[in-house]
Amino acid sequence: MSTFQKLRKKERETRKNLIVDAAMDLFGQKNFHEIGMRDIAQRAGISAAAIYRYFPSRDDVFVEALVRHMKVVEAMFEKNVVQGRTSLEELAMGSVDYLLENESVFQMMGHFMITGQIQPKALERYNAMQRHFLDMLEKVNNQTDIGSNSRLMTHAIYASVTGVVMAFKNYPGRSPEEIKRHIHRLVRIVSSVFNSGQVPPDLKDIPNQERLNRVEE
Amino acid sequence: MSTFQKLRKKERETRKNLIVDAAMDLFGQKNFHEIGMRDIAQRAGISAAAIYRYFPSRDDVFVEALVRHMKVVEAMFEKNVVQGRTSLEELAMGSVDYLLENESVFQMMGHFMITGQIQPKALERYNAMQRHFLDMLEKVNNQTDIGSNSRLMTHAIYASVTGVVMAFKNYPGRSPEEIKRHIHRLVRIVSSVFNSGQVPPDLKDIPNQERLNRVEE
Amino acid sequence: MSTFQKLRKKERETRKNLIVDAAMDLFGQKNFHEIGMRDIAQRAGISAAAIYRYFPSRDDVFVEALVRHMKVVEAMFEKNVVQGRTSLEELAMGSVDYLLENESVFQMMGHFMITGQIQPKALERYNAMQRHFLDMLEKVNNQTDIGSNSRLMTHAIYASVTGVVMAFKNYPGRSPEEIKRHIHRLVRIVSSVFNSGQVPPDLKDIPNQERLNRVEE
Amino acid sequence: MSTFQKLRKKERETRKNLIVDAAMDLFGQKNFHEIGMRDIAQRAGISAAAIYRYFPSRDDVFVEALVRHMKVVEAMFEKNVVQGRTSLEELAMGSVDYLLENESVFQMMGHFMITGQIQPKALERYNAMQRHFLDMLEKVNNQTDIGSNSRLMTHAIYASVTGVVMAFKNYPGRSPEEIKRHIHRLVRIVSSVFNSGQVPPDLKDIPNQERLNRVEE
DNA sequence: GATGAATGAGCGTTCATTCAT
DNA sequence: AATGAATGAACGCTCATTCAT
Repeated sequence: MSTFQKLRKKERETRKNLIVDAAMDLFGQKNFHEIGMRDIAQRAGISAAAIYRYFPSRDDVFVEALVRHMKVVEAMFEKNVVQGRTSLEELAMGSVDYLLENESVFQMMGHFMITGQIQPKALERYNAMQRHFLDMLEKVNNQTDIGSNSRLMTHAIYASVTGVVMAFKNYPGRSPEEIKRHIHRLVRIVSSVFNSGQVPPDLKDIPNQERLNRVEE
Repeated sequence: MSTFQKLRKKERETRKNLIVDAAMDLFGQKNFHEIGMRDIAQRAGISAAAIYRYFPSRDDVFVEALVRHMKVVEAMFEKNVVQGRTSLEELAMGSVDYLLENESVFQMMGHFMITGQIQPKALERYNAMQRHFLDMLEKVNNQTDIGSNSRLMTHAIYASVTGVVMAFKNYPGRSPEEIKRHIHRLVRIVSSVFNSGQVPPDLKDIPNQERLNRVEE
Repeated sequence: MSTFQKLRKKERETRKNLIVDAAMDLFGQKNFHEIGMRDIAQRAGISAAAIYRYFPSRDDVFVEALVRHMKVVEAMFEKNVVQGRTSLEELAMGSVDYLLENESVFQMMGHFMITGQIQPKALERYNAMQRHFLDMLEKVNNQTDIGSNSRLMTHAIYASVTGVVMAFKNYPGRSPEEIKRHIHRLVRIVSSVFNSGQVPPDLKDIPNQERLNRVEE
Repeated sequence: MSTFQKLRKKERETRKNLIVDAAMDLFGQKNFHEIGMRDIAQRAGISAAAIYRYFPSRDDVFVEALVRHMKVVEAMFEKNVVQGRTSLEELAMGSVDYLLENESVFQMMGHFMITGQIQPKALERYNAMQRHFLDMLEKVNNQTDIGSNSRLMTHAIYASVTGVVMAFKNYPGRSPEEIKRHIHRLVRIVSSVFNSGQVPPDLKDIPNQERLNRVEE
C-alpha cells in the first residue's frame, strides 16, 4: 500500500472515530431510539448524508460504538486476570466504575439488554464480548474454589453486579457521589455473599442434558 | 363536595381506568415504543384526542400503566408477607415470573431505570411504588435475621434479582423456556447466597450521617 | 345513515376531490415521478400529512385521478356510440381534443404506457377503461364494414390516433394553436386512410389459436 | 488549431464516448429513471465527478445517449433508402424492432415526447435527428407516389407507427413474444392502409401560409 | 484532469399533539 | 365531553452536484 493510500485510510479512520464519538456522546444524553442521524451529524460537525460514506446504516454506527467500548473494558482487566492478581470484588468494582464513568456504555448495554433488538452482525460482536467477560469472571471465580458449578455462579455474579448498577445508577434525587458510594457498598455486599454464601445442592452441578445446550455459549 | 361533583369525579376515574387498561393490554402485545396513542385509543374505544382529556401526555399514560402493573405484583404478595408466610426466594421468584410474563412491564421498568428520564409527577408515583416493594422485601428479609443492615441488604437483593432478569431475559439464541429455566436457577442461587453469606463488617451498619440522606427514600 | 353522517361523507368527498384536482393540475406541469406529496399538498392548500387521511399512499392519489378522467371520456361518447351516430373520425377527433385540453390526462396516459409501472389495483381499472374505449371504437368501426378482423383494425386505429398526439403534442417551437391544427389534419388523414385503405389479406382474420389468447382482452 | 490541441480534443471526444457508451449499456438494463450518475461512472470506470468535466448535467448524458441510439437506427437504413431499395413497411418494421429491443431508448423517447421538458441545446440535437429520420421516411414515401402532400403524410405515418409501439409495448399481462407479434401485425396494417388509402382532398396540399411556418422544421 | 469528500434538498411516511366544532 | 381534521417535525436514506486537493 502506498504512503498516499495509507494516509487516506488513516484519515478515513479518524473521521469514523469522529462519528462514533459523536454517537457515544449522545448515548449519554438520550435514549438509543431518540438519537437520529441528524443528531449524530450535528454533533460530529458534518452533514447527515456524510455519515453514510463511513457507515452503511444507522445501526452500524452504534454497533461500532459499542464494540469500541467493549474492547476498552476487556483490555482493562485482561492482564491482571491472566496473572491471577484480581479478586472478584476488584473485578466487579472496576467494571462498575467503568459503567458509572461512561454513561453511554451503560445506556447501550441497557438498551441491548432490554429491547433485545440487535442486528445479527452486532449481536455476534456483543456476544463475543460478553462471553469473554464471563470467561474472565469465571477464571477469577475459580481461584476461590467454591466447589459448585462455576459457570452458573459466574452468571449469577455477573447478573447481580449488573443489576446493582442498573437499579441504582439513576436513583432519583441523589447526587452522583451519593450514588457511587451506595453502589460501591452494594457491590461489596454482593461480592462478599457470593464468596461466603451457600449454593442450593441441586445447582452445584447442572444435569448433563442441560449442559448440552448450555445458555452460556 | 356535592354529590354531583362526586359522580363526575367517579365517572372520570372510570374513564381513566379504561384508558390505562387499554395501555396495559397492549403492553402484552407490542414493544413499549411501538404502542401509539391511536393504538390505545382504539383499544379503549375512544378517539385519540379524548385521551388528552385525562392524561397530559403519552408518557403519563404509560407511567400510570406501569404503576398499576406493579400494584398487581404487590397485591400478589401483600397478604403472605404480612402474615410472615413468604420466603425471600418465593418473593423473588414471583416477581421474576411476573416480569417474564409481562414483556412490556419489563421494558418500561428498564426504560425508566436506564434513561432516568421521567417526569417529576410520574417519578413520585414510581418511587412510592418501588419503596413499597422494598418495604415488603425488607420485612421478609428481617424474618431471617442476619444481623446486618437490613435496608442495605434489601437493596442488594433487589438489585441482584432485577439484574438476573435484565441480564438474561433477552439472552440471544435461546428459547423462552430455556431462558426461564436459567433465570429460575439463578434466582435460587442468589436467594441462597444472600440467606447464608456473610456481609463485610463495616457494612453491617451504615454510619449515621449516611442514614440521614439514605438513598432509599 | 344520519344527515350528520351524510354531511361528513360529502365533506370528505369534497376534500378528496381537492387533493385529486391538485394532483391532476401538477400532472400537467411535471413528470409523474417528479410530483411529490409536498407538491400536491401545497397545491391543495393543506399539509402533506393531511393527504394520508384521504389516501393510503401516494399511488392511490394518482390512480384516483386517472380513473376520474377515464370516466369523463367514456361518458362523452357513450351515448352517441350506442345510438350509432358517431363516425370514426368524430370519435378520434373528440378523444384527441380531450387529450389536448387535458394535459394531465395526456401525461398520465403517457406515463403508464411508457413505464408500464402501475399498481395491480390501478392496472385493473386502467385496463377496464381502455377495453371499454376499444369496444366503443370497434362498434363504430363495424358500422363501416371493411370486411376484415375488426379488433385488430381497432387496435391499429387506436394506436395511430394515440401516436399522433404523443408524437406532436409537444412538438417544440410551435404554438398550441399550430399544434392543434396540425394534429387535427393528421387525425383526418389517419381516419381517412383507415376507412379507405386495404389490409394485408393474411391479417383480415387472425388464426384461431391466436384468438384464444387475444391481446386485446 | 495546433496538433497539441487536436490531440486534446480527440482525447476528450474519446472519453465522452466512454461515458455515453456506459449510459447506453445501462439503458438496456434499467429503467431510465433508475440510472444514476454513479451507475454510469462505475460502468465507465471513472468517478461520478469526472462526468461533469464532459457533460454539464445528467440529462445531457442521456440526451447524447439517445441521439447515438437514433443514429444507429438511421445508419441501419441510410444506404438502402438512398438506393431506393426500402419499402415503407420495411423501414417501419425495422424501427419498431429496434425500440422493442432497446427498452430504455423507447422510454427516453417517450419521456421527451410526453414531458416536453428538454434543454434547448439537447432539443436541437434531438430535433435534428428526428428531422433526418422524417426525411428518410419521406423519401421512401415519395417512391410510392400517392399524389398528396408528402410531408403531412410522412408525419401521419411516423405518428402511427410510433403510436403502435407506445400503445402496446407495455400491454399488461402479455409476454414479450406475444406483444412483438401483435405489434408486427399492427405495423403491417398501418403500412398497408397508408399505401393504399385515400387522403382527404383538402389535405392533399397544405395552403401556402401554412407552409411558411411548417410544423416539421 | 480526476477524485474522494461533502452536502442540501428531497423522498414517502408516521405520530403525538392541538383545535374548531 | 368528544371527535375528526390537521399539522409540524421528524424519521432513515438517496442523489445530483460542487469543490478542495
